[in-house]
Amino acid sequence: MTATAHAPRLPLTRDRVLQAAIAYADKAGVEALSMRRLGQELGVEAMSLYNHIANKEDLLDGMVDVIVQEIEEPASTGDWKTILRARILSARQALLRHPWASAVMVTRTNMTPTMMRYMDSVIGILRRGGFSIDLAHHTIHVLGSRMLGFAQELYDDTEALEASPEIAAIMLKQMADEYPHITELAMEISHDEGSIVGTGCDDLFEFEFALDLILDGLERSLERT
Amino acid sequence: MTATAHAPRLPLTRDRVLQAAIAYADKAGVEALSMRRLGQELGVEAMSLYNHIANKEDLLDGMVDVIVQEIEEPASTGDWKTILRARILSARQALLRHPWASAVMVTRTNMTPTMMRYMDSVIGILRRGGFSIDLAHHTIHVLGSRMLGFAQELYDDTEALEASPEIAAIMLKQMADEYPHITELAMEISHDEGSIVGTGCDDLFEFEFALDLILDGLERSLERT
DNA sequence: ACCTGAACACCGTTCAAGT
DNA sequence: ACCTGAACACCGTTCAAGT
Repeated sequence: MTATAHAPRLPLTRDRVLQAAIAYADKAGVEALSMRRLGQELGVEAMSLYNHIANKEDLLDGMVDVIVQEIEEPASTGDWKTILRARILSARQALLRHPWASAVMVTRTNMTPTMMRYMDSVIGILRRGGFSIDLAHHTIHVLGSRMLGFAQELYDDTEALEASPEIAAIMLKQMADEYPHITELAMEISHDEGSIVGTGCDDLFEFEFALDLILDGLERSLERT
Repeated sequence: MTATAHAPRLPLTRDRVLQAAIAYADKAGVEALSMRRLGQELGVEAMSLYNHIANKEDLLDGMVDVIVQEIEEPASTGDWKTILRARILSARQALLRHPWASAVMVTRTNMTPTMMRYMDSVIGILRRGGFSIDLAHHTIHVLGSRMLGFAQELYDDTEALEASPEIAAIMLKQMADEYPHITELAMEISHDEGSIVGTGCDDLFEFEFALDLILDGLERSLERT
C-alpha cells in the first residue's frame, strides 16, 4: 500500500488524540463527538484510540485539562481583588474559545492535576490577600463555576426573540398576560441589543456585574474579620 | 407510584409517563433512564411512549417541569429580600428530593411554561421590592442556577478524603507539596466534618453563605439607585 | 386511538487476531 | 507495541402493521 497519496501517518499519541478531539468539538460540537468519528478524523479505527485514552470519560477529562492549561496567568500586580478578577476574566477568555467547554466541565467529577493546580492558585491568591482558610473555602463555593470563567446561565436572553418579528409581536400579547415581568424584561433587553453591535459585549457586562458584586461582598466579609 | 406489571393496566398518559420517569430517576439515576427501560417500568414497549411524549428531550423537559411545580411558595411576608430568600431555599428543598434534577436542568435549553411562571414570579418579587428592570435583569444573571436552589459546585469537598485514612495520609504528603493551599483547606474541612453528624447541614451553610452574600450585594446596588 | 415488531442508524467498549 | 475486524450490549427513533 503506497502512502504517498496520504499525509505521512504520524504515530498516535494521547496529546494528538486530545488535540483532534478539541478541534472537532470546536467545529462540530461535543454532542457530535463520538469515538468512531474521532477515529475517522485521525484516519484510524475507533478502537485504536483505546491505546491512548482509557475511555470516553478520560477523553473528556483530558480535553478539559487542555483548556484549563490554556488559561493564561495575567501578570497583574495589586491586591487580591485585582489579581483574582484578572485571572477569572482570563479564564473566561479561554472558555470563550471553546463554546462546548463549560457544558463538559459541569459534567466532570474527576479532579485532574491541572484543575487542582488552578484551584490551588486561586486559593493562594485569597490566602495571600488575608483570607482565613474558612473564608477561602466559602469563596470557592460562592464563586462556583464563575471561578473558571463561566456562569450558570439558565436560559438565553435572546430565546424569546428568536421567532420572526411579526410572530413575536402576536406572541408578546399572549405572553404579556401570563408572564408580565418576563415580557417587560425581554422588551427592555431587545431595545438595548438594538443599539449594540453583537451581544458578546452585553454578556461580558453581565458577567462582570455579577463578578464584581461577589468580589465586593467578599471584601466586606474579609474586612468584618 | 409505578404500576407493577401484573396490576390491571392503566391507560398511558403523559403524566403517568413523567411520574414513572421521575420515580425511576430517583431510584436508579438519570443516566440509567432510557426509553426502553422506562417502557419496561410501565409494562409497555418503548415505542408506545412516543404516543405521549415527543422524544427524550421532551421527556426531560417534562420531568424538570414537574419538579419546578413542586417548589412551594412559602407564605412569607416582609421585604423582597426575606421573600426571595425563602423562595430560593424552598426551591432548594424541592431539588434535594430529586438528586438528578439539577444536572438535568443545566442541560435544558427549552423554556417550559412552568419555568417561565417561576422566573416571572421571582422577577415580580424584585420589581415589587423596587428593583428597576435593568437591576432585575442583572439579578437573574447574578443568581443564575441559584435562583432554582442549586449551585454550580465544581467538585465535591469530600472527594479528596474518599480513600482510606492510611492511604489518604500518604497521599497527603505528596499533595501538600504540589497543592499546598488545597491540602490546607481539605484538612480544615475534614476536621470540621468530624464534629458534625452528616454533611447535608454543611452544604446548607455554604449555600446560605453564598446566597446571603449575593442578596446583601443586591441590596446595596438597590440602595445606590 | 393506541400499541407493537421489525428495522435503521447509531453508540461505547472488549478481545482475539493480525502486523 | 500498536492497530484492526468482528462482535456485544446497548441507544433513540421511524413506520407500517396490528388491535
